[in-house]
Amino acid sequence: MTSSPGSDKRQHVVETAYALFKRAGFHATGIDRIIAEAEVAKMTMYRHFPSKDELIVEVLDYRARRFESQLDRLAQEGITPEQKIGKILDWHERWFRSPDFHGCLFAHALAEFGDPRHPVFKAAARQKNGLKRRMQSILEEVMPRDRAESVATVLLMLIEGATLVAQMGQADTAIRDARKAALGIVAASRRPQ
Amino acid sequence: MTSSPGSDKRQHVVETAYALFKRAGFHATGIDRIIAEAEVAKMTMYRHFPSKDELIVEVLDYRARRFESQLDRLAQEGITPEQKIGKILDWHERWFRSPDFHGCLFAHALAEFGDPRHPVFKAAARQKNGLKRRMQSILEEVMPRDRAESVATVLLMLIEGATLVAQMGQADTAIRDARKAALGIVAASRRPQ
DNA sequence: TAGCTATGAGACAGACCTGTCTCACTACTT
DNA sequence: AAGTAGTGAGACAGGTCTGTCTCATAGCTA
Repeated sequence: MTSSPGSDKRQHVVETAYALFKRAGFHATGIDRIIAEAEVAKMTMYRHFPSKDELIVEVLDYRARRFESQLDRLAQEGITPEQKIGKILDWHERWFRSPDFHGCLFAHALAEFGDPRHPVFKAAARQKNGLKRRMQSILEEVMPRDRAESVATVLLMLIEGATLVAQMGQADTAIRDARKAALGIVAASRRPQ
Repeated sequence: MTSSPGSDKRQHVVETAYALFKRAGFHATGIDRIIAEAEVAKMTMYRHFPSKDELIVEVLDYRARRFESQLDRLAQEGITPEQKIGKILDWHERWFRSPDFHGCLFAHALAEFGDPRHPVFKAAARQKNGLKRRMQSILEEVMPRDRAESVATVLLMLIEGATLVAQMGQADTAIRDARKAALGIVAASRRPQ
């Protein structure tokens, strides 16, 4: 058993592949390009990942885990549901403004792998459902379960739509209007209907 | 000048390519597949379209024109802004429930051609901005310009998000929650703030 | 020292990709 | 009847794709 260099390579391939997929898309990024950028032999990659598709799934799961852990940290900073949702929107605002923002990798995966039975599609859908569940459980503190689910769905749609608008170059408008709408909906749903 | 068979071929290629792009994506659909399905010689295609990218742009523009003309017809059925926006949501509901719904082709184009300078990216962004402008002008009947623009952006984000949620297999939830949120926001924005 | 594991480097196969070219043919126009 | 525009069929080039294979090597462990 090797200790350090063994699994380093694997993770390095995942991170390099992530950067390339993000910029150029999944189909447009070839294995040769990934191993060249990662400075790794082709067999090293294929010994860690049985196929390109499984590498893609690994990349998505890795990014989903990172995303979840970042939101876990942020959730503790907020007290009320409005504050917690606000923190999630803050995170997206920073993301939209980051130097190489290229839209949502998970949404792109859904676009490129349209078959719902495909492992890549499933991995991408997992992330989206995870975000929805997170917001739903935040909302359940102050409203009944079914209403929390509806509101969480709306928030997810707003966030996904805002990400697309931001990708078209209107990040500022997107996040401002999304925040206004999101907080308005949460406030309105708090009151007994 | 040939009258009938000449331009029929061109349009037939566009429609065949559309059906294939929709199912399998742009990069994953090869020229050979398109011409085989359209039962057309390769040179026939390349005499009409200088490259695959330009065919893609043509497909997107064609679908955008169809979309616009359908909404033009629907807009006349509604009287109040709420009714007109409701008609647009009705259209999306039917679309989500249609037999081979595969998500939004324009959103997929943005995903696969991430460079904002790429003609395909521009063509896809045109369609999204067109839908936003349409909703904005509907809203300007009952609210000031800047507020109409904000609300139109929110409606666009809701629609795009709902399309993504629908693509993940929750079409019913998506359209119901999107409609509720959309009409609520329009109603709230009508009142002087 | 011997052995084992992970890796590097690159050839290779087989398929697919976009785009070009040639030649024959049809159908319409003048 | 002659000419012309559009088309069909397919070979072809040059490149890229994924995935497999071999062989050499570096470094750790027993």
